[in-house]
Amino acid sequence: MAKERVTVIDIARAAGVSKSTVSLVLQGSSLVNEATRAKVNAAIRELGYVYNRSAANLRQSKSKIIGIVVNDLTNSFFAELAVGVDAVVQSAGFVQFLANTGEKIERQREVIASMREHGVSGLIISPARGTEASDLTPLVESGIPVVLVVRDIAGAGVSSLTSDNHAGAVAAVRHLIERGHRRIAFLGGFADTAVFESRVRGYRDALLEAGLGPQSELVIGSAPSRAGGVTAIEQAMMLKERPTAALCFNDAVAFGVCDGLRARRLEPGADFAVIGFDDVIEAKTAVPALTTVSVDPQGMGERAAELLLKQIKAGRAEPEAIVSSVRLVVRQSCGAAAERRMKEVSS
Amino acid sequence: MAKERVTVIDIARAAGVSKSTVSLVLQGSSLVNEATRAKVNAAIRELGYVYNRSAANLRQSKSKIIGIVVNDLTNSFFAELAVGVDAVVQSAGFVQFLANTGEKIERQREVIASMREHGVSGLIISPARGTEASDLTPLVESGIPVVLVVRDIAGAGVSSLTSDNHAGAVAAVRHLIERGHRRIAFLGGFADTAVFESRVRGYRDALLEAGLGPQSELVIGSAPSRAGGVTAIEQAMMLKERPTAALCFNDAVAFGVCDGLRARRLEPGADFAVIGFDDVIEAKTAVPALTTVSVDPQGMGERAAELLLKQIKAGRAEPEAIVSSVRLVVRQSCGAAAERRMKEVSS
DNA sequence: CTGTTAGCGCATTCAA
DNA sequence: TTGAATGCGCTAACAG
Repeated sequence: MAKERVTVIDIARAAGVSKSTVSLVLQGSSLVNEATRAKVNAAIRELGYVYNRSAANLRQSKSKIIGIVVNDLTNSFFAELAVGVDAVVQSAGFVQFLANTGEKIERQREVIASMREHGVSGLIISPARGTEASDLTPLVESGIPVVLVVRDIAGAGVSSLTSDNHAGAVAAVRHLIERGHRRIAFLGGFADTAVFESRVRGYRDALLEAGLGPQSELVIGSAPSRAGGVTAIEQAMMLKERPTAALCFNDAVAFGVCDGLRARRLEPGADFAVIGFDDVIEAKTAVPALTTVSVDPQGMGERAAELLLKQIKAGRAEPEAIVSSVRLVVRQSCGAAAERRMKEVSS
Repeated sequence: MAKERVTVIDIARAAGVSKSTVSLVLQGSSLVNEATRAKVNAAIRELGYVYNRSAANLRQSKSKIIGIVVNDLTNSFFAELAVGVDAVVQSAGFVQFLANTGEKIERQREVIASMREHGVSGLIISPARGTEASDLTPLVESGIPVVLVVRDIAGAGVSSLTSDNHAGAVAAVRHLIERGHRRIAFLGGFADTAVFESRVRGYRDALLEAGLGPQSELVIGSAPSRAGGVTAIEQAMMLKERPTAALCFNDAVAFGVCDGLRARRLEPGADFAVIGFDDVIEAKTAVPALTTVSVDPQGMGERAAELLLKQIKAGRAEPEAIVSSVRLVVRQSCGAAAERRMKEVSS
């Protein structure tokens, strides 16, 4: 079965035409007689020909490959992002080359290098934590279009697409205020990240807007994890003036907050309102009675891919910074019928 | 910035050596003088040379690419599987080419074709639902090593790596019997799949082994979803002799069963034992008090990749069918500290 | 519409 | 150890 590789020349011979005719057929050119095309296609099928992209890419010094590198494929947000990218990339006739860095800068360097070696025509990157502008300089100087997603990198000089964390936090806090809450905590997250900063700023702005002052003692950082949520809510409940609601840095924290509330015999959603940014955990597994602020990962992937394709077509476009809007979704409790109604509250 | 592509010849000139010397350096050959190597590497860095894989692949008519095609990247099981594959593939000096089919046969055909065109040296496939042996015939006849994961395809003539569903079900049912349960239901899933069949068979075998007869009325199929779980448990509770425990086709069903129980004021885990095969939903978001039967996706990916690499090295190995063992994990409820103790009950 | 010719960038002989 | 020549399979001119 270890057949010799069959090439255009073989199928040309079999179909009684020349190489270039075959090549034209392969590219779907309209300059070729219908009958000839059929003969060629028959031969292709007959001999089990498979097109050799390496040769084609070499010749044309370009490929139809889009690279996407994500920092944590284990997080289904990024898996869905990749699926979104794939959808548009595919329908544009490109193929996707997906790599996972697992938050490791060194690995990120390797995969980007590998992608360049494979001649990708564009790159979508969700950078690993700690990536600096200088890490991307050689890449952008090579002229390959790049769009950053999820996390922006100042000074990198490329397009980026990020969630509007500030607007999302504002919307969430407004939502709580409308429901009558006055003491609202911000729980979880490490204060040294840009994401944390913009979420807290949105939280503060919404409070100020409602004349509720900056309730600084209610901003309680912690690890952005379920365990972190537990410690944060415990700390919040130690205050003499307890909050009645919390906006959580992410959904993992929110889950932990729910755990902590239940430990105190409080029912999340009923006795205490909990909203979390939906960063980590897939929406479909969310706990009942939890409200999340979330951006649609697939939609984000699609937009990123569209932006990238535009740049690829334009040749050399100016980088655009795009801020994707964050939607606030109120997720109702799963009832006996396991139905889940979602209502969009804010853009 | 639209520099000309720099090639080996450029860096050869810059380093004052010949093309082939550069080529040797690139491949880390030991046949080259240390000083020369340094000069070459300096020139490479200087000129920003990037290796052209297309050219190399063309020349050597082989690539260092491993393809992995999964049926649903949105499902974090498969995302983690891919991460596991990536880990070993990477350390063997290959790069991974990941594609998602979204359970669509047509798309699967396309991505496999695309991978062949790119000259992958091996393929790991989690086939889309409905894939037939004939869909893989051209691929396996081409001599490319293939290993199937998760779902096997009879008659495909390739290696495969699947969970031991039968053993998993047996272990789960034994676990329930040990805890005193006598009426145990099997809930959810469509009866026309091989996976369903082997799980139910394991369930039956374990009941027979304990002298509990084939409780056929307790096998209740449904959609393998959360909603399906709700309807299945409702149907089970209509029986005059109600079950006291259930093994669920998957975790989504198990979640639905928990929903249905709560609607009847029954506490899952306390009033009614629920075990689910952990197919769909990431373990870290599992509901408390739910016991799952799960296989480690990353470990499975690693084993698949090792198997594939072995075949690639061997040139043309006989297909092996490998049955990966399924672990039964008892997951304790998340308490106030959000701790989760896991105990391995069975292999 | 079809055939001919000439490389794309690289790895690999074979000599030197 | 290094340099010169050859061709991997394909596409892009151009000539028929």
